[in-house]
Amino acid sequence: MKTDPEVEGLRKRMTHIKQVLQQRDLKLTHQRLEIFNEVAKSGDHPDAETIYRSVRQRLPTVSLDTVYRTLWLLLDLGLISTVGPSRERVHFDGNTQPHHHFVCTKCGKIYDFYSRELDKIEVPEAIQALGQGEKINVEVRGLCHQCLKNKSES
Amino acid sequence: MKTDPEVEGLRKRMTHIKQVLQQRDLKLTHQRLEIFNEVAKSGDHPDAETIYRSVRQRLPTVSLDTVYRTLWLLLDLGLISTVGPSRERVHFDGNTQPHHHFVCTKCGKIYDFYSRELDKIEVPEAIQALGQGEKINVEVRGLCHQCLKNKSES
DNA sequence: TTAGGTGCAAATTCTTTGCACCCTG
DNA sequence: CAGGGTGCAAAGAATTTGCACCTAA
Repeated sequence: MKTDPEVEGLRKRMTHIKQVLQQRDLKLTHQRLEIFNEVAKSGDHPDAETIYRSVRQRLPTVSLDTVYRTLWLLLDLGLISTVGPSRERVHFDGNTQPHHHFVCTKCGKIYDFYSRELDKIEVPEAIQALGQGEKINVEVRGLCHQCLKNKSES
Repeated sequence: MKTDPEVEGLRKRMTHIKQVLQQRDLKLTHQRLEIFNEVAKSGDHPDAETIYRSVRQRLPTVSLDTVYRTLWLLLDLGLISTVGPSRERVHFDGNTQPHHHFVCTKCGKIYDFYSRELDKIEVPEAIQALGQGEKINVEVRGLCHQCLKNKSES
């Protein structure tokens, strides 16, 4: 399933992460590169444990906590992202009206917002290959006012 | 901030949950009704602990595990939903290309899909009230093929 | 009456932390 | 060589489970 452009993209991303780490005076360790490589090349959405197991095959001594530390670091650096709310645990939603979410990627807070425009979106055909779509929810990610403020202050 | 239509909606939803529970021969306990009420009326996205604390004010003896059990039950019954992947822990995403997610609400798996159409969506104005939107990701929720199959078999 | 539901406490599972040693720059 | 980064083991959260008692139907 690996196509040339993907491999090429991966190579570029490996160069990119090195630059980013150096710019910030962070060390370019084996572990960091391997962990990033693992997430970047995965077409999946692995959890920490899965990444740990994969990386172990190449670096048999990595520890799970290094995997965690590195993943959060990569997230902070904007090199990878999370699916759904970042860092936080399950959150429940009792709002049954059509609505959408604004997720703050910094503090993890999730705000509802409404949009007639977005409510109109229909389940795309591509979904048929995966299953049966029932609900559509648009997720906008960014920084909430509070976190923007904290950022400018520091 | 509570408007009459909301209160009215909540009343209808309380009637609805009772019907659903009865239809399935599930008991209409105090705890279940209070927990549902708490999630349904919340404009927020509370986690289990928060719901627990609120419910405790009315039912001082509820336990956290009942809250969990009830929330998962309500989820199974389709009376509430979760934000992001259901049940699962943090999942990382190394895919930096614009893409969207199909989340199976049963097994929690998350599949990427692509759509030029959806990539065109712009950050709606409503976001300005909340913060700075950076990325848009459409989330389609439903059942994946595997879970559809398991369901029809049982 | 009688299953299904609950509360308690203990067990799991997931994630983070403190600290001594190691390796990148 | 110096300080950040790692691995280990242990601590801390979050969530689940077993079991005896309770209560809605």
